[in-house]
Amino acid sequence: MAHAEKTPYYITTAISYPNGRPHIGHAYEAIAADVIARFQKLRGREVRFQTGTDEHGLKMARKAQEQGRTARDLADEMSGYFQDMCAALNVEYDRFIRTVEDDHHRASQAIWERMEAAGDLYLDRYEGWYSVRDEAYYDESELVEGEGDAKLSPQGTAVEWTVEESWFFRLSKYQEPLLELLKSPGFLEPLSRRNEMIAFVEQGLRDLSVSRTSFDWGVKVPNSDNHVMYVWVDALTNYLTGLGFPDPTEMMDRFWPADLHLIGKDIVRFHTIYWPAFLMSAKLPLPKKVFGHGFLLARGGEKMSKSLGNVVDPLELAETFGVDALRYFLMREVAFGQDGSYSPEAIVTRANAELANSFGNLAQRTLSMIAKNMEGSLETFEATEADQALLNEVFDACRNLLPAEFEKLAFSNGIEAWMRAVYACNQYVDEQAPWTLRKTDPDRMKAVLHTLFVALRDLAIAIQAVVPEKAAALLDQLGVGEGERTFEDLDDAEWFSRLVESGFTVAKPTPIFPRLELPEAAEVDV
RNA sequence: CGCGGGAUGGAGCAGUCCGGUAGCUCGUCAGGCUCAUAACCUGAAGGUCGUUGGUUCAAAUCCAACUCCCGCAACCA
Repeated sequence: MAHAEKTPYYITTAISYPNGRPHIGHAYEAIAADVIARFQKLRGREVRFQTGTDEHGLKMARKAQEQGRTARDLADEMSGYFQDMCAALNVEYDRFIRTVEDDHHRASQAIWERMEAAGDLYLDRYEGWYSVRDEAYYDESELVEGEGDAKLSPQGTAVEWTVEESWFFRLSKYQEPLLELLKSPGFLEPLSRRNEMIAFVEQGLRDLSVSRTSFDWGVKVPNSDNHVMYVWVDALTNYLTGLGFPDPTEMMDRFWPADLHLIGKDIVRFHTIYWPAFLMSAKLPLPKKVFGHGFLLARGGEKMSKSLGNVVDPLELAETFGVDALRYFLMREVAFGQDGSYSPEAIVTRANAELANSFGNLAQRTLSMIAKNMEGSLETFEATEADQALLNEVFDACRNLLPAEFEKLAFSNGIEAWMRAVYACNQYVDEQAPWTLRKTDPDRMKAVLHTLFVALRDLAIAIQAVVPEKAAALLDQLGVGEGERTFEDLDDAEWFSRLVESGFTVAKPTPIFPRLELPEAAEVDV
C-alpha cells in the first residue's frame, strides 16, 4: 500500500466472427489494441485488455452442418485460430472470451432480464422479404425483378415473404439520450463517423428485433426457450462478461465502464447506438469511448476477398517479416481511423528505412564504437551544449510528443515524432564524427558516445509498445533493468550514473533490426 | 435522388474540422562521410493540391455543381 493506486484502464477489441480464418484486418485491430494496452501500462495504469470470438449465429450453425459436425466443435477449432493469431503477434490479452462459454450465457441472460424489467422488451411478429442465402430481410423497395415475376434481393438471391415471432427492443425510446450521447465530445471517434451516426438516429429509430426462432445456436432467451438472442445482444455483452457481470465483482467496480471499445468502422452503429441503448435500459454506465478504425486494403485499393485471391494470412506476414516489423508497419503506415493499404513491398520499404537503417543502425554504430573504442565500459560525462540539445530533443519526443499522440490514438503521428528524434541522433553522429575524435580528442569521443547511449535508452523505452520484443532486446543490450522501462523512468536522471557504478559493460552488439528482403513472388502468393 | 470514403510533385501519404509561406517517406540526381546493417549526413530537381464556378484581402482548406475511383447497403476489422 506504499504506492498510489494505479488508474484502471479497460480496453476491448470487437470479438471476431470466426466463420473464416483470421485475416490481416483482425490482426490490425488486435495489434492496435495491444499497442494501446502496452502503452497505458507503460504510463503506469492498471490495464485490462479483452478480446475474443463471437461464435453464435446462423452462419456458424449452417457451416457446421455442412461439415457434418456440431457447431460447438467447429467453434472450438475456429476460435483456436484467433487465439493462435494473438499468440503469434504478441497480443497479450487478459481474457480471451468465447461467447459459447457458460459465464457469457449467464451474463447475456442477465442483461436481457434487466432490459425486460425496464419494460423495453416485447413479443411481436417480424415479417418481410427474407433471403435465406443472404440471411437478411429486405424492404419491398429494395427488391429487384428477376426472371418472370420473381422477386430477388439486391444481390440477386431468391426472397420469400416470411413471418417470424420475435422479441423487440424499444430502441425508439432512447432516441433522444442517444443523440445527446453521440454529440458529446470524445464518445465516438474519429469525427467523420460521428456525423454519420447522428444522421442515422435523427432519421428515426425503429425498434430492434432481438431474437430468432429459426435456429438455436445462440443464447437462449430467458423464459422463452424457442428463442435465441439476436447475435448482437449477446456479442456486445461480452464486454461485461469478462468482468464478472452480473456478479458485483471488484473487477466490475474497477473496470466498468470501459475506457475504450476499439472496433472496425463497419460496426460503429452497433457500438454507439444499440449497445448504449441496451446499457441505458439495463441501467449500467456507458463506455467512455468508441473508436472505429479504418480498413486495410490490398495495395491498389481493393478490399481483400477470397474471390480476388488477395487475402493475406497475417501469420505468414509475421513469419516472413517478423512480428515487430509487421506491428510497426501497421501502426506507422496508416493514419489510424482512416483506411489504408498494405503490400509486401510497403512493409519491407518502411521497416528497412526506419527500423533497420535509421534506428537499428543508430544503435549498432553507437554500441559498436563503445564496445570497440572503450572496451564497452561507461563513464559519467559532462554534456556540452550540443550534447544537451540532442538529449533534450530526444527526451521531448519520447516523454511528451509520442505519448501525447498515442493518447489521441494517432499512432502514426506519434511514431513520426519519435522518428524525427532518431534522425536528429544520426545527424548528431555525423556532426560530432566520433571516429575522428578518437584520434584527436578521446575524452570528447567518449562524451559523444555516452550521449548517444542515453538517447538510445530513451528511444527504446518510448517505442516498446509498438515493437515489444525488439525494444526489449535493445534495452537488454543497454543494461536497462526490466523494472526501469516505463515512461516515468525517463525522468530518472540518476539512471545513467547508477549504471556506470554498477560496472555494466556494453558487449559487441548484434543488429536488432536486420534489413528485410522482399520474398520471391512465388513465395508471396501461397 | 440510398449511405459513406477518396482524388495533393514519378509512387505512397499527411495537411482540410479552427482559411494565411504546400509537408513527409520512398524513388531520382549531385555532394559529404567511412563509425555502422551497401547503412548515415547535406543539397537539388519535381506539384496551377480531380474539374468548373462562388465567398474572401487571402482557399488544398469554406460553399455549389460536376467527373472519375472505391467501400457499404442493417452478422464479414
